[in-house]
Amino acid sequence: MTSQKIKQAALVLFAEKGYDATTLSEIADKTGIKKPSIYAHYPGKMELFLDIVDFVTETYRAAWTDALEKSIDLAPDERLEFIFFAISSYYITNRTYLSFLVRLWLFPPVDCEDKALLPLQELSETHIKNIAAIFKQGMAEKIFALDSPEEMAKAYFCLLDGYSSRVIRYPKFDFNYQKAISIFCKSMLLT
Amino acid sequence: MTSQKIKQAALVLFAEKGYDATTLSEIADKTGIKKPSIYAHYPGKMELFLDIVDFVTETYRAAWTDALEKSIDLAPDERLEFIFFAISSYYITNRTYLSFLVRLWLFPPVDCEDKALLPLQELSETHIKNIAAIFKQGMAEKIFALDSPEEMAKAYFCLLDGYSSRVIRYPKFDFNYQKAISIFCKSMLLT
DNA sequence: GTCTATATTGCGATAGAC
DNA sequence: GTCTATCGCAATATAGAC
Repeated sequence: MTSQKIKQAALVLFAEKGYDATTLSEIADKTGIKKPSIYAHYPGKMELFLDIVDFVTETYRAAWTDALEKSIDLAPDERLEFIFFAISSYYITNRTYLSFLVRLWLFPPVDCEDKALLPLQELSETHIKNIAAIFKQGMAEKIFALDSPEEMAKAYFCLLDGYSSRVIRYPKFDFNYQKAISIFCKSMLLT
Repeated sequence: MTSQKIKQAALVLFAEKGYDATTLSEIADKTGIKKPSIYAHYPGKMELFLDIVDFVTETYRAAWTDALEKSIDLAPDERLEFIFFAISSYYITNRTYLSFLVRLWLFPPVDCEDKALLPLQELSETHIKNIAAIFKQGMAEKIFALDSPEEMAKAYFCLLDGYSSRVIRYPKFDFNYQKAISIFCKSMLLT
């Protein structure tokens, strides 16, 4: 399907250069067609972009759903580590998706800010509630020291966001930043 | 000085919309002059941008120099916390600079990537060496558990980068993410 | 669905009067 | 140094043949 090839080509370019710096000519070249042919598949550049937003957001949603399901029987501390490893693995193995998502998250195109960002914001809120619930459970089970679960969840995402930034910035990333989450998780344990 | 007013106007627009989406017309409007007048002060859009890169990078360098100097007599654990607070304060009180810097750091304009990024990369390497040295000192003084100072420094920056991302994304940021660094620092202490 | 040709707009940059 | 007027170009998007 040509529309899929267009989408893949555009995704890479949007991730690398951003929405504004990517032209339809480049997308057409990378796809192996001529520029006007794109309009047979998408109404315009923005619609193509928003289609990719949906697609990439879904892969991210799926990674989270998978991580939450697979870790459901683990103890809270182990579960937090498992999820961090799972999501950071998603980042490392899908660098193009990661760049696209972080670009969208921090610096969305000005003329579609609300539209493109809404599903990602909802996703983010769900994740923070899920992580807060795990912290809460850990505190109830007296595995973690008592604290605000919401604050702890935000600190958790602080670390995860930093991880994603460094994956983007350092191509020869050595992945040992995962040490950070180990320290973080262990430090909350009541010993 | 008109060139300073141009620079300030352009800085805000580049930070909010990015290099590609910002036009010289907008910069001129915001400055209160007409578009061609910009060329009396700067050779072109890119030169204006690179001038701002230098300016903002210098404010960031100054914030780090200040934080390092003021904390020189503190114990390693307290010093790491002090520096984190100092730099995160710089982020919070200079959100425009922060957006500009993070945008440049993660997604530089494609046609000036090396030129614009080099000073920031050098700065980043210096900072990581400085932080690693503090970790090393803490280990030598048997305040911290033995570990790789470089790895610990990277984990430290992981947290700091995540902090900056969240300052950008959440305007009503409640600042309690600083809890993260407290946990992080305390967890390394030999108790 | 794909193409060539073209319309149309807005960009960065320049010329030249004041 | 600032302006009006304009150039040259590249961008999104459209028309219409095949």
